Amino acid sequence: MQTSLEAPVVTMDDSETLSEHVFRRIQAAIVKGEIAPGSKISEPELARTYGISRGPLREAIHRLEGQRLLVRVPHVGARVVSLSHAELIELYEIRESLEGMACRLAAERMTQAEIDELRRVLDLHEQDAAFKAGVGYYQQEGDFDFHYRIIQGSGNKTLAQMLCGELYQLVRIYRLQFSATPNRPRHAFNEHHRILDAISDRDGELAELLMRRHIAASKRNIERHFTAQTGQGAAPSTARGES
Amino acid sequence: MQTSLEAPVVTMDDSETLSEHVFRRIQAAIVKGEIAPGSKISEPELARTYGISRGPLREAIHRLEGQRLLVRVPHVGARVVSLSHAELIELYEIRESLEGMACRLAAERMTQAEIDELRRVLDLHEQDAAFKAGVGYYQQEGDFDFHYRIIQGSGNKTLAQMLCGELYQLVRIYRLQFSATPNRPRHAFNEHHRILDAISDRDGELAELLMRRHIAASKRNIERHFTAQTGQGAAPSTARGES
DNA sequence: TCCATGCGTATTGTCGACAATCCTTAAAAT
DNA sequence: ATTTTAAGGATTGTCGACAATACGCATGGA
Repeated sequence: MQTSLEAPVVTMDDSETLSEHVFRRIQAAIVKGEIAPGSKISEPELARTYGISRGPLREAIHRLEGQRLLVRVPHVGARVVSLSHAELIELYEIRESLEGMACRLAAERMTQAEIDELRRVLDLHEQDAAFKAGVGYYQQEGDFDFHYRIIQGSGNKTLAQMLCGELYQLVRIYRLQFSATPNRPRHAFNEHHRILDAISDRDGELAELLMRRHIAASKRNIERHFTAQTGQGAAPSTARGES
Repeated sequence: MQTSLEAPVVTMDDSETLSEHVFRRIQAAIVKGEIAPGSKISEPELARTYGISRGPLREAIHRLEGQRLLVRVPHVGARVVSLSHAELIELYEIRESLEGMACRLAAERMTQAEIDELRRVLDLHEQDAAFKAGVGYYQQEGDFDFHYRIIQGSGNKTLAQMLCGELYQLVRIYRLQFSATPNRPRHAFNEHHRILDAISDRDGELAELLMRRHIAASKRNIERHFTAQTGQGAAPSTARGES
């Protein structure tokens, strides 16, 4: 197993298509926030940056568009997707439904070895996060790792592709925006542990319920952060890139 | 409203990008089954067919790849996606979860006018399908129309994009394969009516339950068709295109 | 007879150049 | 002074040509 969150960096396997390469490079750049949501994609600039022609670059852009990470308007250009507050909440509602199901399936189908490893991962993250003095974890990669493994454990490959390969990348773009809620990390830890216990007991029904509540709590956390930030309404990223 | 299933044909709005145009053309061709699942996409051939250069065509192909309608392997080419039996079932499990949620939301949020129109649509389909002597409907566009409207009525735009813009196209590819199960159309009608009643009563919980059962029944129908067809295992489309 | 090797062809990947469209800036008219 | 219009520059869309890789076939050997 050992689905590490990411290969060391974006590595250039030789005899890999340039288009494929820049696709993953840009994808990573967007998800990591190196390219701000809503900012414009300049073809000549990116072509120079990656040292390639515009051909493969455009192919990568179109592929990203198909994945909904870019929004393109003809004859104008492509922009990094910028989710509105409502859309981000919608995303969490979808996660609630889908990951709840994944969690139920995982409780039924994960091997004992996978469960043991998941527990080890959780302990590891707990120690690691203790360093970071309570801040972090929940918004950081560690949280995703936990969810990743459960999704993979569901055995539903189509579901895994949808959640990990598309929805999560959209969510990850905004993970930095909602940092440091006082008690949320500890709560998240507890919730994770209870979910794991339910899985360990092979109690799919409970596992689903707990996962749904866990994500609903995350959703409420974001909602709270947001209403506190900007009174009410408006998009989470008022930053329009380089506008 | 009036979200017709499809614009008359694939129309070429002038001053629309060629890439965009062939994208929709190919998309429609795949969904309609004009290009068989698993068959290879020949760039020169398609370029000649649509009378364009390979540039825009490749961009369209990459966009289709991002939507998971094509599977590309570097230096070899692209093939139309070919879902295995397991993957098709997985798709239905996902639909069960997602459309269940959509149905609950629709029961809570649809306007009375939308509900009335939905009922009219259902009646219309029923009469129309009566012509076709029991066969059809459930596997046909009519079924999708009903589900479309409920999904749109959920008010969750992200969910609507996911279901209508991606999952449904995958499902539609295979809608022809499972034709004419004796009583399934009538059952589907009844289920649709009961779902509509629940929505009309604003009973979200019941609406979700009924929708989940409705899709689960479809899933079982497909499973049954499949095991009857090929004993057990193997992919639904053994047809490998022009291999 | 079957498998390995090499060649030729066809397809895919990449590039640079040209055409079409849009945005910005500046001038001119009301 | 403000709005409208026009020109310039820049960016996107499209094309044809070249390079690199993979597939099919024939030939030679075991």
